[in-house]
Amino acid sequence: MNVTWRGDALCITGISFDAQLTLIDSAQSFTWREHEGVYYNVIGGEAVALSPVAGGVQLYPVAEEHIEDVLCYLDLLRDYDALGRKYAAHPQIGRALDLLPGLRVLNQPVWDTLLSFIISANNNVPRIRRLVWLLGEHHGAPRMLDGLVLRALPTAEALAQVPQQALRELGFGYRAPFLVDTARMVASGFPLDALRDLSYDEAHRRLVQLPGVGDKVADCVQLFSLGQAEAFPVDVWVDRLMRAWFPEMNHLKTRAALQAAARKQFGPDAGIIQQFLFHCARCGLMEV
DNA sequence: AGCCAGGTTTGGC
DNA sequence: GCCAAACATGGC
Repeated sequence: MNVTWRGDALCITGISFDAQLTLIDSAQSFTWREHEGVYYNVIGGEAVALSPVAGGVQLYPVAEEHIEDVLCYLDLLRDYDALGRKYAAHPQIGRALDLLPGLRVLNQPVWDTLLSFIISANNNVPRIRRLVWLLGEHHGAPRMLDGLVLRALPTAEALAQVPQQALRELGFGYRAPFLVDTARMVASGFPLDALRDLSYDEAHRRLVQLPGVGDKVADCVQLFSLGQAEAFPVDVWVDRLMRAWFPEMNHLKTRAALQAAARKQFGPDAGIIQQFLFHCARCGLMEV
């Protein structure tokens, strides 16, 4: 990996990173937008642009003291090739890793991830993306970049003041009270950012105390924002794929049992594997 | 019309 | 503790 400056843009090369796949198609983030080949987001209150370049990506604006944060966000410090070698002989895992070069599991802001996956419950990807976008459009702060108006997601303090009815009218349905009530808990001191320093079990136990957060949403927050890659979210797709591709687990009754078995079998990288299997199944790249 | 979507909550045993 | 039903919405 090689990190240099190209004007005010941070240029990272010598890496495998598929922006469209990682930021949009894999459905681990719902806040990135693509415009004329450039990917935009608001992270930590600041608008940022990411462009694919030969052998890597470039981002701007990036402050020098945030270089490490960028590498962490894009998960560029993890050795995905080593994972590929480890599972090269496994019929499904090896193939999934082969089919999706450049897919990485992001480390996003915790609050954005929490909102996105509360919205994701019993929902489909296009509508999740639309609802997350609506949340920013109606209740988030605007930021300018490249002549575009981008919007942050509302802070917990801002969302705590939004009437449930306003969200209902935007189409959030029964998730409206989950979002507002969770915002109230976070605004009144729930230690969201401290979860990063806790064990998987302890962080999980605390996350499921939030309204609208069950085992699956908690695992998504842990995997996609807390850097806890032993999390293994089991949704309808992973439920199906585990039973089809791991017949020895097909006798397990519940998703909780599937989750526990997968975590035991795959260990600290379980969630990374989950993401590759999930995308292959959901997009029909591998027959379920 | 009925089923499905990156589930969670609630109430009954 | 396990299980079923209810929950909003939009696409097919």
